[in-house]
Amino acid sequence: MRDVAALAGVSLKTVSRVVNGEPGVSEALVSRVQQASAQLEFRPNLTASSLRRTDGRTRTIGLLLDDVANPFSSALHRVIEDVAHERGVVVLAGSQDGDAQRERELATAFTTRRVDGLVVVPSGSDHGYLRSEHAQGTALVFVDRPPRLIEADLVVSDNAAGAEVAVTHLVERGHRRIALLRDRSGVETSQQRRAGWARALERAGIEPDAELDHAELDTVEAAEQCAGALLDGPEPPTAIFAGQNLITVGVLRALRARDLHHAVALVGFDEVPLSDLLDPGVTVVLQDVTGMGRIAARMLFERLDGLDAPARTEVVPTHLVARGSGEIAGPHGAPGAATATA
Amino acid sequence: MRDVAALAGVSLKTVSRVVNGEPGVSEALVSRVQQASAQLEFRPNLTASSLRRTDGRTRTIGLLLDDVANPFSSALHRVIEDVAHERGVVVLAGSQDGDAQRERELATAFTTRRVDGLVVVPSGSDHGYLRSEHAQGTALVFVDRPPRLIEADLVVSDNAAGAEVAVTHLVERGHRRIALLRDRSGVETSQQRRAGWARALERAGIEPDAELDHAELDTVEAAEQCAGALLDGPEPPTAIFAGQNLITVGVLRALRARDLHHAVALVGFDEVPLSDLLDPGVTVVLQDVTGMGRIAARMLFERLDGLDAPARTEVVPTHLVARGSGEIAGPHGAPGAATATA
DNA sequence: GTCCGGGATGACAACGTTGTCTTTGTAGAT
DNA sequence: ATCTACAAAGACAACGTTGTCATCCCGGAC
Repeated sequence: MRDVAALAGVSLKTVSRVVNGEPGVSEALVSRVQQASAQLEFRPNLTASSLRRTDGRTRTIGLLLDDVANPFSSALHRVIEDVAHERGVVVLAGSQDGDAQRERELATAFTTRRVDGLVVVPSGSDHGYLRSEHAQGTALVFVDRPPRLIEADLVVSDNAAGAEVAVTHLVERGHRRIALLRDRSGVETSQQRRAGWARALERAGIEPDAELDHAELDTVEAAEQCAGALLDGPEPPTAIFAGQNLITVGVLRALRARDLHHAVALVGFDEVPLSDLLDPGVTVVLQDVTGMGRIAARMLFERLDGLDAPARTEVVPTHLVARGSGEIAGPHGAPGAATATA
Repeated sequence: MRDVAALAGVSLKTVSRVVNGEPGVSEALVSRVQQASAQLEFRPNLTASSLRRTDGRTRTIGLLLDDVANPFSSALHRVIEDVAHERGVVVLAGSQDGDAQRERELATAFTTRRVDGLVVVPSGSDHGYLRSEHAQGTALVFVDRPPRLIEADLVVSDNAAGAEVAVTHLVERGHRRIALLRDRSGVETSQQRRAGWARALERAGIEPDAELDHAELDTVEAAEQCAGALLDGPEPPTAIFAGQNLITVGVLRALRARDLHHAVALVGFDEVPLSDLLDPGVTVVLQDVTGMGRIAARMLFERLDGLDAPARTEVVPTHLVARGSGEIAGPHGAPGAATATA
């Protein structure tokens, strides 16, 4: 910038004014500065700029995901990037891998770089460490799962309701032994989806069987193995509700390996890529990931625009998409016999 | 930092030394500073630090992808993140969407924030605009496609060889009318894969038919439509080589819609999620995305570690995975009759 | 001719750090 | 007691910008 000023024969401050489009510079100087700036290929240093500016904004936000490569996370990433892009803000992304420590490391790495805001898909169980940043003005929005020990904006799917719809769908098709395969039980969504499963069963007069509730499945392999064990067991379920997309994939593999994919019903929570091309198609409860991301980004930017209100929670509806696997009939009556009593 | 210094009763510089683990501070002071720093929840400001430091490093790199949500890109992103994480470096990621202008905007947004390096999956046709940054020490690695008008490190798949293997695989199974569906012809990989297709045909004594070469397919829908038109046409191909994963998905949809998925052979380039669960499984040429990402990240960090050598190019091998769709026999002879003459 | 107002421009300090150099303090050698 | 050597600590400037305030100049009112 010094060089530009020298070449244009003006002061540093004038160059700064031109670069930032501030008024009060004569046309002659503006064009002289622009020319000098182009000639020297001058690129303003945003880190210096944000250091000096009163608002201290870096025009950068941080995004803490489960895993940038997983479809749910990367879809979220994409929407948030798009909203940010409109505002000239760029996105630092990182994968916490369900590891509370890595989550914290990344959060620290981001705040150390003075991000203006953080969108967090939390994995840990204590987010108090973000409190001081939050208090100091870093915007903060949690997505998919609520934070612990801190009050902040939140966007979630209606997990319990979605799960209840899924399981009711199976009950209505004559299933009673409906297994639940789900994520680590420490994860809020896992608990919520379990609650929806139990509620649907209870409303149908079926006692939720703890033997059919399998948690702590955090990889495709774990899910495949668990589903396999269930299917090979003495009293296999006639239907499976998979509480997360990696688990759905694991169950699919287990079913195919046993040629049971036309015999055992399956409903998954969250989209599975290409699942409409499978035979049968995979019935899933769709989350509106794009909607969630958009809302999260909006909430974040509202805070950055100065909104000062208590923490808000937005619940985004899910909906069931029937594609075949969830419509395989069970042993207890035809479709429509939903209200069969125990 | 000022507050920490005051609380610990030392100078700014001493706090700085402690924070950076520099030697030459007595144990007593180290612990006093650490305590004060913990008490005040002091977080060093990395932007100020990198502004002042001699090397000017921000410990941040930029990643320019086609689309953070697409599996190829996000897999690349993940590996690069992991390598970066080991070195305490975080990753800014952005989607250029095949748009040269957005690519440039993002690159500028990143360099303005003084990233130490850039990993670019290029879309534009002129990367000269990166030259001055590159010359000023920003590390630069291109992935998947070569840059134009600038010399820089590059990692690519052996696109032509992979395509040749794929098409030869089809020829050996008795196919002669093998359609090629590919990406925008301006994209280098698209050209390379076309070259491999043509070469395989020529080596089998088949004249590559320009009518069977369809380019400019940059969405699933475009590919599906193109494949549909071909299959519904007067002289449909007996096999299809899909030159990219989104195109493979489009072709899959077109085949299923016509119930031809057991009749027309298909080999795709690049992995398709869950393709092993389809019936038939989808035969694909696998790219070693993880390998490419790791090499790209390593090259980048070698440059950041001071390597001063001419631009290097690494070619990563691909390999064919037969899963069914590519083994559907064609009209011209049984497997093994690979050397049938024209 | 003097004064005032207001727009254009520049001088200077400051943002939160770190590099460099100086000062201080202590131990050991003479 | 004096000096040297060296480790520990601090003073100060600088990184590349922007906020604040001062200066300059010109036209118009008196």
